[in-house]
Amino acid sequence: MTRKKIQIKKIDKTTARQVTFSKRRRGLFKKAFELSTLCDADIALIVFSATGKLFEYASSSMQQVIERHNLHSENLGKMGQPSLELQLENSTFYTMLSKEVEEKTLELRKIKGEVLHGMDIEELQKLEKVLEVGLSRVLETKGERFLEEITVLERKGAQLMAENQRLKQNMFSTQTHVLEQGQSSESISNICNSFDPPQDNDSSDTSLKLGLPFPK
Amino acid sequence: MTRKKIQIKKIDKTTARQVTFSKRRRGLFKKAFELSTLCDADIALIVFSATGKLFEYASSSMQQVIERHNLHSENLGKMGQPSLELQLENSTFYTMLSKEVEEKTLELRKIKGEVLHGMDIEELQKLEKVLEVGLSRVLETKGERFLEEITVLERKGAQLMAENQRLKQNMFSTQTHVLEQGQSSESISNICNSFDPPQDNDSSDTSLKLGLPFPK
DNA sequence: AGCTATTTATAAGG
DNA sequence: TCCTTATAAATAGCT
Repeated sequence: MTRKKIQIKKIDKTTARQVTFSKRRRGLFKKAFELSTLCDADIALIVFSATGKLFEYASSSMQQVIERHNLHSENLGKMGQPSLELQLENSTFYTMLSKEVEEKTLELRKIKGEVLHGMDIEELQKLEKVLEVGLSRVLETKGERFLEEITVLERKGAQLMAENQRLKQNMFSTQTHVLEQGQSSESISNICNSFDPPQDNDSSDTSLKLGLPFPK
Repeated sequence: MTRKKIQIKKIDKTTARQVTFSKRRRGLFKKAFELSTLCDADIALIVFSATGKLFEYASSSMQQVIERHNLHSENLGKMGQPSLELQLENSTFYTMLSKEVEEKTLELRKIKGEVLHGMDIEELQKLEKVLEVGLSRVLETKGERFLEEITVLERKGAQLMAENQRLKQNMFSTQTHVLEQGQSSESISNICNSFDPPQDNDSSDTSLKLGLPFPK
């Protein structure tokens, strides 16, 4: 409908289908709202995505609209044998859900390469594409996690460094105080060095060079 | 929205409201149909006009969508109480199956790299492993398919080659026969060559060099 | 998640 | 309700 006119049939590419679903779903709900507002209509809209997620809109209340709809459908109102009817409905749903589980299980097994026997080259190439896309996304995300990890470690390192500085300052004050009490400076220096080797405390470069636990 | 932009509020003029209702209702139903078709969504749309007239659309069946909606709403509590136990069993079963569907859907989405945000490095590396294994198996199987395809083509080629040999033999017999009837050999040769260019029929190398339809 | 060239939807009027 | 037309909205294909 825009850069190019499209055919109204199922969109093959998963990602494109999801994008279109998001966009058009929003559009549809907006239109439903506008119609109910402009024309004082009572509207209920229920949308299940291909992944089973529920989206709904009702101008009044969903139950109200559904019940009103059931009235128009007339027959369902009396239920001479409600439990039987209910059970039939339920078994339909069991079937649906079970089928859904079955389908998803098969798809997973295909993706994991466990049941590739019946597949032709075209199917295999689609699968390959899915796997490549998935893998690249996982690798990308993993990279992000590593970076986050590194950032956290660097921050901690900087904090520790600052802490060390403060401790050394305190140590120095203590040392000075003790010296004033007439003790040898050498023994004090040795104690100090056993915690922290000699370095220039004056440097403004307090960033920590870590032995990073992960490759960058 | 066209000759002039309008505010989304109830249209006062009755006739204008009815006209707009007709037009927009059609548009809304069309959009609902398109969404369900393009994105494989399950949709139910119920519209009551201000005058109480019912219009409805469902991509599958209205009752099915409404029931599915009720499941999601988890308001299974109403309906008479013919068999409380049964209902409990049912809802437990629903819950189990639904949870299974949900889990598998999530796993699929993770594998496809669609929902990686909450995952830590360890999870990501497991996922990476699964993807790598799946991908290598798919590639392996694809290789097998290509080989099969090639084998089939080579066999067909060999058959065709043999057929050609036989035809040429027949042709030669005919030619000989005709020659014996006193006709020119030149014209016959030309006919023969139009089907098959000159070559040494004596060669034992009858394997076919195919222009393969797929990259190796 | 944005952008924009196009396609659609549709308000106003007949 | 249908047609036409000018214009507002929606959105497909990209990035």
